[in-house]
Amino acid sequence: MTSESSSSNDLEGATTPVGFAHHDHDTCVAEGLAAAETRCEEDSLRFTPVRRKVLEILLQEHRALGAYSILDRLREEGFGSQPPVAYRALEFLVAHGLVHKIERLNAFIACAHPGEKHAPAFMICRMCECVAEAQSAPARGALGAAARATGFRIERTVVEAEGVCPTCADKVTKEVPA
Amino acid sequence: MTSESSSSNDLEGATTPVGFAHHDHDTCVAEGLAAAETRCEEDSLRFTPVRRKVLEILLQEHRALGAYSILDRLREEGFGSQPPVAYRALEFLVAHGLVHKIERLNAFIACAHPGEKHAPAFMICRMCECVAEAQSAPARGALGAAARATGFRIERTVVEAEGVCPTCADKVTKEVPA
DNA sequence: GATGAAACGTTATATAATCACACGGAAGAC
DNA sequence: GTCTTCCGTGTGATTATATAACGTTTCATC
Repeated sequence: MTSESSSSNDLEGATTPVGFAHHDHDTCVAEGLAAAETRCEEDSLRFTPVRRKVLEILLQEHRALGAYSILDRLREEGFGSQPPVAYRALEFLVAHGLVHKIERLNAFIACAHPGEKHAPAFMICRMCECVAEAQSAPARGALGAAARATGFRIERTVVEAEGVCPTCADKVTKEVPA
Repeated sequence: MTSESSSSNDLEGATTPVGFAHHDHDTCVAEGLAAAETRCEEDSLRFTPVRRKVLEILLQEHRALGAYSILDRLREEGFGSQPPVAYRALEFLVAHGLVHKIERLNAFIACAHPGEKHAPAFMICRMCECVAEAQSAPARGALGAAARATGFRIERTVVEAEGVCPTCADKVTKEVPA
């Protein structure tokens, strides 16, 4: 599921599926790629064409894309078209914090704060499927307390909120006028 | 993945894969079933044999089981053996809060606090795959603040911590003695 | 240039989830 | 009681998501 290769989900023109707030999208793609490039040079990582393309594809959305949607686009661009091509690139990008996996959707999204150390949290709109990234500090709250109490060592956290984004909430109230 | 039908994961005898703390397991299965029964009567829900069996299967573990592992056991017990049988029962149980889905694992676990209203959080051991349920209040922390700031309406949250449970942590330190 | 490690391309396969349709039994209407 | 309707079940088929395995290429290093 997640978001099919075009069709159905054209909402407001697809150019700016928005991460809730408006922003210069072209810039944010360019910046994302530049940040990734810098990051990879610093750490002697190979930012290969496939990896770069996958990140670029993801930066063009503020929604999560399934691996097979990504794969479709790779194919269009002349890259290998078998699942492992996409999955390997995604594995690399996720491992280095440039992309996050949205477990709830079995899908992937470009990191909004590359470079910064962070425990990301996501807000997923069930209506338009857009996803916004926020910070979380799960280890500070009830979960952290439970972990300390039982002796569980937290290495990684998944925090995903599902609900309705402000844009869709507006739309709904307007659509039921009478 | 998750936990195959026996093999490989026999760890400490499989009778008590533990939810970190020791407890009387038979009792906790019986209580879980009883609680579910009560709950279904109260709400006029049909606690059918398949649904009961699936819950019982899950209560016997403190790990998350994949839908197909559950299906295998249903087959052994003479129930239908096609995926929809398991998925429909799981859908019902999840909808009514008797079972939770662990998104990280694409697997399911019996609720540890049926009846109580709760936003569950999970601690998943990457070594033994056991899962413990805790409470969370994600809307109170950084995530909640971000949601309020942007106008996102949270309806449901997924909070899952991956790490190492105390039992496995002990085991590791002991295995590297010299 | 030779060498070893990491990426890639491809085939095949495993795992997870849903669709569509037929059947049967329980609950409410009469 | 009987009819009707709805819900749950059983089954076959299909769609989605993800990984295994293997040979080849590319790159960094010597």
